[in-house]
Amino acid sequence: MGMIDKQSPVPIYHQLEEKIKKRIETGELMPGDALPSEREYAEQFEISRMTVRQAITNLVNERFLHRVKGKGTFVMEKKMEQPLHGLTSFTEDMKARGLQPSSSLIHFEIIPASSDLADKLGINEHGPVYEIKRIRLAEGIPMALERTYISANLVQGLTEDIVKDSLYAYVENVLNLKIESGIQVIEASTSNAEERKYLEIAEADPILLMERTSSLEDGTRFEVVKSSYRADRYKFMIDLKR
Amino acid sequence: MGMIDKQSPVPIYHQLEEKIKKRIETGELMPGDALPSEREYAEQFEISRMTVRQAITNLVNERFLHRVKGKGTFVMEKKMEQPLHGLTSFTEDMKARGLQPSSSLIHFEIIPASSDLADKLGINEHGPVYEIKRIRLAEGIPMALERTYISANLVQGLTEDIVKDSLYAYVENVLNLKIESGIQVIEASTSNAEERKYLEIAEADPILLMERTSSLEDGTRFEVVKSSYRADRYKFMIDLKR
DNA sequence: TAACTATAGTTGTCTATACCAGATAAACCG
DNA sequence: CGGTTTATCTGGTATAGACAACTATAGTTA
Repeated sequence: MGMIDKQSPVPIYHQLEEKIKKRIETGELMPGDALPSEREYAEQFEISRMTVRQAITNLVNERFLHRVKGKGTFVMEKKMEQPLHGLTSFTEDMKARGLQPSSSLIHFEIIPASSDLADKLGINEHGPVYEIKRIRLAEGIPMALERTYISANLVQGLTEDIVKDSLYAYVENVLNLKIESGIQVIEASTSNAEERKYLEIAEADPILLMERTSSLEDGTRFEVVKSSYRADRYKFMIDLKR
Repeated sequence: MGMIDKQSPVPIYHQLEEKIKKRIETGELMPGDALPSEREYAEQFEISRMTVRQAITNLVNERFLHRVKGKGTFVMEKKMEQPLHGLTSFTEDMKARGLQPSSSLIHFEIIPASSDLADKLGINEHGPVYEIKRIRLAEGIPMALERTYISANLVQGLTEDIVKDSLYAYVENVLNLKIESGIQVIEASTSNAEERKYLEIAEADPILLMERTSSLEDGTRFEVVKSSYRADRYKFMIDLKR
C-alpha cells in the first residue's frame, strides 16, 4: 500500500483524495462499497481524522462518495459517461468529442453596448464592446455561428490577430484572467438568413440557440456568447447537482 | 448585532452562514467588499476559527464569497437573477416562474426496457419499466409532452392514481427516496405528429427536446424523463460552475 | 418470543493550537 | 530618495481531542 508523504509540498488531504480515487478507478473499491472509516484512515496513515475528513468532503462534493451518518461513507454508483461540457470553449468541447475544431472569423469591431448587453455584462449602456462573429467548424463542417461580446474596457488591446489565434489563451496567459463560472440559456428556434447562409441549412431546419454569460473569479462579468448551433449536429449535455 | 446561539440544535457554522448571507442580501456587505478576517469572526463570536472556516467554505462553494490567499475573503460580484432551474420538477419550475402548473395523464403502462433505456437506468434489457406520458401545462396552456421511465423493480406498486396525484411526493415521502443529481441532454428538433397534436403547434415549429436521467443519493439511476417543449414558450437556464 | 437496553461503531460538530505561505506596508538602510 | 528587510496582516494545512447524534447489533429482560 502506497503511503502518504508528509514532507511533500502537495497537501496530505490531496494525496489521500488521489489515493481513494485511484482505488475506485481500478475497481478495488466498487460502487456501493463502504470505505474504511475516517478513524481507520487516520490510524493507517498516521494523520489526523480532520485531514481525512477534508479529503473525503472534497470527494463527496465531486460526487465520488456519499456519506450516511451513523453508517459510513460509500462509493457512488457508477457515473454515467461524463457530460463535462460545462464551462468549456467550443474548441475544448469538440476535442472532448473527438472532433477536430476550427473556426473562421467573419466580423470584428467595437460597438456601443445595447441596454440588454450592458445589463448582462454589468457595464454602462453604450459602453464600448467588442463584437466578434465566428463560424465554428468540426472536421471542416460548420457547426455553429457564434457571436462574442466582451467589454473593451475590461480587455484592452484586443486585435483580429489575437482572436484568430486563440482568444482564450490570450485572456488567460497574457491578461491573467480566469473564467470561473457562468449561466447559460438554451432554446430552440427557427433560423434567420444569416444562420442559413453560414450554417448551410434549409429554411425549415431548427436551430439550437445558446447564450452564455461567463464570469471571472470575483464574479465580474467577462463575456456574453450567443451561439446558433445546427440542431442536427449538436446536443448539450449538462450535469445537475443537488 | 445578533449573536450566535451555541446551545441551538442548528450548527454554529450554519448560523454564521445565514448571518453572512443576510449581510450580503441587505447590502451591508457589497460586491467586492472584504469580509472581516476569519480570526476576527472567531474572536467576535467566541467560536473557533475552524468553525468560521467551515461556514465560509460552504459560502465559497455556493459562489457567494471567494477567497484570495494572503489578502482576504471577498463578496462575489452580484449574481445574475437565479437560474436555479437545475434539478427541479416541471411543477417546481413553473412555480418558480410564477406560473400555475398542471398536467394531464395520457398514458400509463409497464413495458420491457429497450436496450438504450436499460443502459440509462442501469437495469437489464427487457426489465419492467413504467412508461408514463403526460402533458404539462402552465396556466392551462400546453408547454410540454413528457415521457417518464422508471424501473418497476425499484419503485413497486405505482398506480395511475399516484401518478395523477403527485409522483414525486409519493417517491420522496412514502418510498423515502431522494433524488440527488442527474445529467441532462438538450437538443432542438422538428416536431412529430404526437407532439403537434398535444402541443397544438404547426409542422414548421421547432421543438426543444430535453432528456434527463436522475440519480438517487447513492448514485442509483432512478428515472429517465424525455420532454418535448414548445420552443416559443420555454427556455432552459443553467448555471455553470468551475 | 417480543420488546427493551446497553454498547460499540459510524459520521457530524466544535475546540484550541500550531505552523506555512502569500500579500502588504512600515521600518530600515545605503 | 529608493531599494530592502522586517513585522504583521491574510488564508491554507494539519493536529489531537472531545462530545453529540445516528445506526446496528448483541444481550437482557418482561
